[in-house]
Amino acid sequence: MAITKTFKNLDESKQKRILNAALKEFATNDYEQASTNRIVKNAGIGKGMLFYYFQNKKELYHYLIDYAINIMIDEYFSLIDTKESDFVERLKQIAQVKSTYYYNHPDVSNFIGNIFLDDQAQLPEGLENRLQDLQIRGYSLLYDDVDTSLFRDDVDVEKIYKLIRWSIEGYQNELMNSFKGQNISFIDLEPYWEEFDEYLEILKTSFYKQEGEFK
Amino acid sequence: MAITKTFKNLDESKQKRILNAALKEFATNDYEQASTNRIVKNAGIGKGMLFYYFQNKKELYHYLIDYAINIMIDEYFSLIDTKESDFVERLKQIAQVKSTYYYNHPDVSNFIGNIFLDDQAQLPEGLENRLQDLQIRGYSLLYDDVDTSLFRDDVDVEKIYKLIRWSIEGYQNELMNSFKGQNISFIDLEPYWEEFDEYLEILKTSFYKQEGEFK
Amino acid sequence: MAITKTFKNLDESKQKRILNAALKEFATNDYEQASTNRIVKNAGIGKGMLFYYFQNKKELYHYLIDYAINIMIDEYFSLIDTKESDFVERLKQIAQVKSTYYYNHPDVSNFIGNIFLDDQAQLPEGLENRLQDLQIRGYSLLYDDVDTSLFRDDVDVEKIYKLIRWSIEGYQNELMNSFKGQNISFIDLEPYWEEFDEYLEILKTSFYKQEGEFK
Amino acid sequence: MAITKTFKNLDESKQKRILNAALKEFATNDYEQASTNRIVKNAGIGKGMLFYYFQNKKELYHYLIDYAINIMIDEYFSLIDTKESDFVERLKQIAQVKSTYYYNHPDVSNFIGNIFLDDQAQLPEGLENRLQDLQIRGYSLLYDDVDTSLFRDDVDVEKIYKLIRWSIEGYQNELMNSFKGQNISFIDLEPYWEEFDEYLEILKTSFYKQEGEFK
DNA sequence: TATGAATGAGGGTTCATTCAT
DNA sequence: GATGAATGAACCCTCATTCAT
Repeated sequence: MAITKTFKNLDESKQKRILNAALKEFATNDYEQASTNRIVKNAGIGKGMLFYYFQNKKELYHYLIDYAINIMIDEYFSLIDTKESDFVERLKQIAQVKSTYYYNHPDVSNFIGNIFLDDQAQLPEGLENRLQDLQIRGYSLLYDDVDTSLFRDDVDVEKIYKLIRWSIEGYQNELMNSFKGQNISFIDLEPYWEEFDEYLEILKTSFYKQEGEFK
Repeated sequence: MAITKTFKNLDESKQKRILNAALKEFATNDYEQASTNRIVKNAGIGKGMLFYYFQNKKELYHYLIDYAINIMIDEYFSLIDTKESDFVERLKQIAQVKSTYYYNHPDVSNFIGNIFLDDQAQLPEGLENRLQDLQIRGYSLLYDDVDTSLFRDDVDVEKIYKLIRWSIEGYQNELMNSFKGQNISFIDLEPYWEEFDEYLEILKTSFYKQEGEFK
Repeated sequence: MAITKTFKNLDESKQKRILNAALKEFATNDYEQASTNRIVKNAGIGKGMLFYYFQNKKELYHYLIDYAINIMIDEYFSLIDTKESDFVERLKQIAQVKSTYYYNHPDVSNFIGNIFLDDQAQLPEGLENRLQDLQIRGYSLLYDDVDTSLFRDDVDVEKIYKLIRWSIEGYQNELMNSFKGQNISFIDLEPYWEEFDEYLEILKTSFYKQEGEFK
Repeated sequence: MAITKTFKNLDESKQKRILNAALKEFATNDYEQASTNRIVKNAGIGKGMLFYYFQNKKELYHYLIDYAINIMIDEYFSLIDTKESDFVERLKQIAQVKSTYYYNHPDVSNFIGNIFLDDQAQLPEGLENRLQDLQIRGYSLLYDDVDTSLFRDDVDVEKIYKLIRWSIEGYQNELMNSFKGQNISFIDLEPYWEEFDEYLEILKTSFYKQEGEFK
């Protein structure tokens, strides 16, 4: 992205204004629908500047992906503690980090989600690789150094991993869905965290070896 | 929808042609990107007629939602056998019905999926209600007359319900995602059904009372 | 050009309005500079219609070339009498036909001229062929059945052809140039025809066998 | 052009850089298409300076015309030897000078050519006059001190002048046209000079008194 | 002097919607 | 009922020109 030096020379505050406007636009609409007109209006810059900085809509989009990945790494992945070897506990920790990450960067978060939905995206190889790395790194954050001896012996561990992950993602999606339209910063999340814990307990009860079994 | 009487007076075959063309368009593209030009071309009708029947793009969209809900009820929900009281087995049966439903009506299915993704949708109350009813009815098909005695005693049944559902939906989503871009009718689904069964077994093993416990 | 049926179904008068506006625009400016905005304004049609008729600027341009070639053939080439075997007389006749053709269709004439100037044109094969045919046909109108026995014996006939043609074209260009900016229909051309005749006489005197030589 | 003193105070090398960049731009594209962005990039100066030196694109264009005229005089007109009194021979000499001039300054040459093609140019009076002077001076280089006794007696000398000039220009144009797109420095011009000589011989044969006539 | 960021009008093009026929 | 021509706003993008630094 060395091409876009002009943009990187701007006030950081102005960069932020533009990136946020663009991010919100691409988070709310998909690539085609996203309007550069709205972006410049919301960013408070002249019509031509966006294309002075970014050459075209696609390059802006790619720049945003790169930018969003960086944020995701810095403020999400980096904060996950892989020393926790209890899988469910680690997922719990991840959920907490993810929650504050989402709280601080809802547009980034939604934007990243959209990238994967946009079928005919055709990203440049560099970005495609970064996204793949991201996925791989996500998996290691999830699975590396997990203590598999905690799981019950009578079922395939790999499948348990997935079932637990799908369960938790299901819970999160359902929650997000029920929040749709509301401003998340006005919601008291505490009761949901409690409920979440209850689900996690059940997962442990069901998928972990029970103490009694050791007798 | 009383406005649209004119449309309902058409040959059923012509109605179908129009609805299918529109459905495919809205299934493939989202609301803004969907082109009324393509719809009329694929439906083989004049440009003016679409707006004679439907007043505007939005009304057509709403009509389609209604239409798709009907198909979903007739060819999906109606075929689910709620006599099966074993929850996991019922989910398995539902998955099978859903699979042939998707196979027969991929456009309807994708279209319905898109509806929920389109955030700023702002549907009229009538439709919002129908969608909610649909969800409620979906839940009863899932949960009504389920034999809760099969579940282990030490955890909340309601939560088990959800965990099992999320697990299964997670599996399905991951599968669909891996099929993206391929024509599903050319895929041999058999191995996936087997894998699916294995997951179901694990769910039973983990969330059901184990025979040994009765001794 | 079968694609453009929509355009051919218009009132002939409206077609003419549009073609004339476009022709004038492309005659005055080259391809890139030519503004579709000005065309629609001068043609008195809505902004979208031009692209309803022609898909894009390039297709309009190609259509115009085809159209201009037709006019050129019908109102220029077809009117040239190749029975005249005296080369200079034939060129004189051609000049007369060309003059009324230019008088009646100045935009067509200038437009055709521009086509050959536009280097990076990259025309579709069909048009490229038509233009080549035009050139070939132009040459036969010029040279076919010319009585070469009239030319002096001591020089190459082929070269005489060219020298005479270049001479005449030179005269015409210089004339056109001196008329630049004036409306040609307000100019009395008679004296120029007389001057032209004088040049032709000189060409005959110089390039033809002289009667004395036969003695 | 008194306004542009600022420009004339620059390093001569910098002036050259700018003028050459601009010349090439205007030689390759016509006025509207020529991009000031490309000029400043190729000249290696800041965007603002171009407009500091020249006020606007049009003034730069006018300045370039003036500049190109100077080059044309210095490296074309000045090199023509008017002592040669044989008209055809003089034209031959001019053609040779013109050829090396074109070879050394193709941009200047093409640029000057474009000026006359651009219809709606509307040049300031000063330039219009210089161009006219140029033409007049060109004519004297052509016609001054020509030995008219060489021409045949039975036709108007003035008209012979023109016929010969048009013939030669016609040959040159046809040649240039056939070279279009090729890099002229890779072409072996020798055979063309020979052909040119043959044409000149014919012109002499036809328009000059023949030796036999003196007998 | 010198820079290059900023502007806004204009470029070609698409598309939902209307309306004369 | 039915057509498809017509409109105009909005789309992404370019470019000469200005101006704060």
